[in-house]
Amino acid sequence: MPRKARRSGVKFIEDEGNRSLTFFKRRSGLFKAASDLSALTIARVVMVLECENERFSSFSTPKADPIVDAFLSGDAPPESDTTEKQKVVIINLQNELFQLEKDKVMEDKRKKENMLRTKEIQETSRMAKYVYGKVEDLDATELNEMYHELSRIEQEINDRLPWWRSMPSNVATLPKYFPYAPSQMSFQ
Amino acid sequence: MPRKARRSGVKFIEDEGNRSLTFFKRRSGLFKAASDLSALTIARVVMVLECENERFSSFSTPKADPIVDAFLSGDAPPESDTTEKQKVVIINLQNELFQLEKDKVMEDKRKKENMLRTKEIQETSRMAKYVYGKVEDLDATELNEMYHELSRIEQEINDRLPWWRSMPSNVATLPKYFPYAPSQMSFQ
DNA sequence: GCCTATGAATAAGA
DNA sequence: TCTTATTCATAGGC
Repeated sequence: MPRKARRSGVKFIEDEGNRSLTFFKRRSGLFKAASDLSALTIARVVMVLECENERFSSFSTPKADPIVDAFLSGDAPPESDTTEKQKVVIINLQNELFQLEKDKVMEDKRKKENMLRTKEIQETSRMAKYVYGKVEDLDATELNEMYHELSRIEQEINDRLPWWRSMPSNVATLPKYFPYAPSQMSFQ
Repeated sequence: MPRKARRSGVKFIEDEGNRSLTFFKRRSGLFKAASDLSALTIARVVMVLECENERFSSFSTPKADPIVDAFLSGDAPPESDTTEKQKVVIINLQNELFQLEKDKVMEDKRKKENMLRTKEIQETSRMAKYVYGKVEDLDATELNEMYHELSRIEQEINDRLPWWRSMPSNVATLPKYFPYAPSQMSFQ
C-alpha cells in the first residue's frame, strides 16, 4: 500500500539509499532477463556492470557441461565415484595454468596496443578525424574482435578438455575496460 | 485478446519464427532495462549478445559528456560550431587516455597476481605430478590424498584470486535461473 | 510494425 | 530482508 506515489520517469535518483536499493533490484532483474533470454533462444549474453562506487559485476550465460556444474556446485550424487571428482579438480588446475599462459600473451599484446594507442593520441593533431574514425568504426570492430578473441581462447581450452564441453563460464566474461561504445549496435 | 494461452515457463522455444521474434522483443526489453538502470543510478552497463546465427549486438551506456553523446549519435545540431566539436574531441580523448591509464594499472596488478599464482603451482612438485600425470595412473590412496589436497588449494584459490579467475564453485551460492547456472559475480 | 490481456518486475512500506 | 499495490514488459493477434 504505497502512500507515496510510485516514482514517475527515469530520472536520476537523488537519494543515496534509494538509489543503491534500486540498483541492486534492477540489476537482478536485468540478470534474470538476460538469463531468460538465453534460455528461451540460443543467444549468449555477456554483460558487465559498473556501479557508481566503481565496483563491477558481470553476468554471462555459460555453456558448461551440466554434470560438471553439478559437481562444482556440490550437487553431485553422493555415490559419484571419486575419480570423477578428481577429474573435475584436475581440469580446474589445468585450466588455470592454461589461462595463466594465455593471460600473459594477451596482456603483452594489449600492452603493446595500448602503448601504440597512447602514442597515437598524444601525437595526433587531427583530432576531428580521430573522433569520427574511432568512435563510429573502431569500437564496433574492437568489440567484435575482442569477443572473437575470447571465443577463440575458449575454443582452444575446450579442445584440451575432452569431456568438458566448454569453459567455465567466467572465461567468457569481458574485461572491465571494455571500450565504451555508441549506445547500441549490431554487427556481422 | 490472446486465444492461445500465454507461454508458461522459460523453456527453449522450438518454433523458429517464434523464437527469433522473442529474441528481438526481449533484446529490446533488455536494452531498455539496462538503459533505465544506468539512468536511475550512475551505473555503467556493457552488454554483448550473440544470437543463434552468430550475429552480435551490443549495448553500452557511454559515460560521455551529453554533448559528446549527441554528437556521436548524430543528433548534433548542424549549426554547431567548431569549438563544440573541439570540445567533443577533447573530452573523448581525455576519456580514452584515462581508460588507458586505468588499463595499465589493472594489467600490472593482474600480472603480479598471475606470477604469484604460477609460482605457487610450479613449486608444488607433487601437484605438478598430479596435474600432468594421468588420473588412471594413481592408486586409490593417492587419489584420495590428491583430492583433499586439491580441494584445499581450490579453496585458497577462491579466496585469493580476482573475480576473473575464481573457480566456478561459487556458482553454488548464486540463483539458478537455468539448469546450468549463469555465472554472476561481483568483484573489486 | 501496433494493440491489449496478462503475467512479471518492482517501489514503497513494514 | 518480505509483502503488496502498481506499473511495465511482452505474448499473442493483426
